[in-house]
Amino acid sequence: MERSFQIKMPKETTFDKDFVLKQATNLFREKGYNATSMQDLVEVTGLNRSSIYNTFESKKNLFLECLKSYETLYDREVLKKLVQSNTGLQAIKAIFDMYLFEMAVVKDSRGCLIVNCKSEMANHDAAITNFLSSNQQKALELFEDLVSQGQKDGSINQYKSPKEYALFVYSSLQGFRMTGILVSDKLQLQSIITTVMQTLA
Amino acid sequence: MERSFQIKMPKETTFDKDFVLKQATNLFREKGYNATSMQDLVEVTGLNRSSIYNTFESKKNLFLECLKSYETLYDREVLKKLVQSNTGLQAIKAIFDMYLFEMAVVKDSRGCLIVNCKSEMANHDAAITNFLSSNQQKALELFEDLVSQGQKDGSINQYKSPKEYALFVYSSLQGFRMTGILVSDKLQLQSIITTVMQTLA
DNA sequence: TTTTATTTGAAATGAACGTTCCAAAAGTAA
DNA sequence: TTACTTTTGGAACGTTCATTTCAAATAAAA
Repeated sequence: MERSFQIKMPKETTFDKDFVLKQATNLFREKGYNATSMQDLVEVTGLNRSSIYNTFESKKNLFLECLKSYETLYDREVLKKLVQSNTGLQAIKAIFDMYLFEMAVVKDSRGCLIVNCKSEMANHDAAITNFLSSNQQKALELFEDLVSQGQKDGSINQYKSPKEYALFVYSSLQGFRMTGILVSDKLQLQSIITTVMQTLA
Repeated sequence: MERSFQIKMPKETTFDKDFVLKQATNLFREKGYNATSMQDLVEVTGLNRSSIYNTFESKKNLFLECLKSYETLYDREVLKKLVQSNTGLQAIKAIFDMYLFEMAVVKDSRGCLIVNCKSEMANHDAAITNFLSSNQQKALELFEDLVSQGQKDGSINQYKSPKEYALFVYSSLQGFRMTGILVSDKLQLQSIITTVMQTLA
């Protein structure tokens, strides 16, 4: 039996990449991209510098992976809410309520990693801007579908088109996330949600 | 005539402090606080490092002064809009339209210095957080007054209290400023404004 | 003109930055 | 065990950071 290459398996990585991403994401959410140093990341992940560079190439790439996994995590949560919702309006409210829980119950005042990233880095780095644009487009498409469905099932009014309401909801959600950085009072935050819902109902 | 101190006047500063603040503000808006270096500030202001430290104490203090002058600048603009408005609702719309102009006509996609600062630095530095809290309180008070007036003059509905609508407007405005970072299409941005107004009307 | 107080220019400071390097350690297959 | 390939630890890289230092320049008052 001839073999061109004798492949011998190397030492395998032992750390949990998901755990590392989770720890890094937490730090990036708290301090933002620029204020987080590689030393911070070494300490919070428990990995050696070499291992981080071996696995993620660069700080910016690690950040991008954090953004992607963060997006995926919330996508999955949103999906759960959707299947539990009976109307388009309920689905949209469930998404806001999900963030309300984080802000008012978990008392997480770090805002949204993606919104914060947009504020800090949009229109500076190409890869980041691509991620942000694609994330925005996906959000708008989701909201457009939900508004469309809501207008069919009667839970959302017909004053504006699904596209227009989708942008309004998207904009409102960003404002909601920003507001949660300095306001953690549940009643106040709930009031914002009901006002947005009142607009659509 | 006896004098305890013989006061001899020193060399006076020649640069225009307002110009320096304007240039620094522009840079901070574009790059954020952490990504702006002292070297960048030296280059954009034309001042020597020593002069900057002499005048502003530190980078953080210069940034705080930029925040304050930025706040004052927009306060003055808002005041102009208020005297031109006949109703509470019109006044609120005029404020949104002011930002719309910046985003869609001037094509400024850098977002709001204060919103960006909140995203980047809230709950990290005491002086910054104080500024942000006070700015938020002032904004909420202004919107509460305008909603109150609008409910009196009939331009704003009575479904919610001035306090509740004020928070909604404040949250919406932050979302609007965030949205403007990646959306500069005038019609789309206008649609967000009309939807917010539709809620209040 | 001299005195005085301040600004200014330019270099220097030490710490921290992201990244690289390389020998040692380690795991797998032969 | 040996051969091989990758990970790992830790030091080192050169750069940039915010800030300091200090002598020279400057302008107003005496």
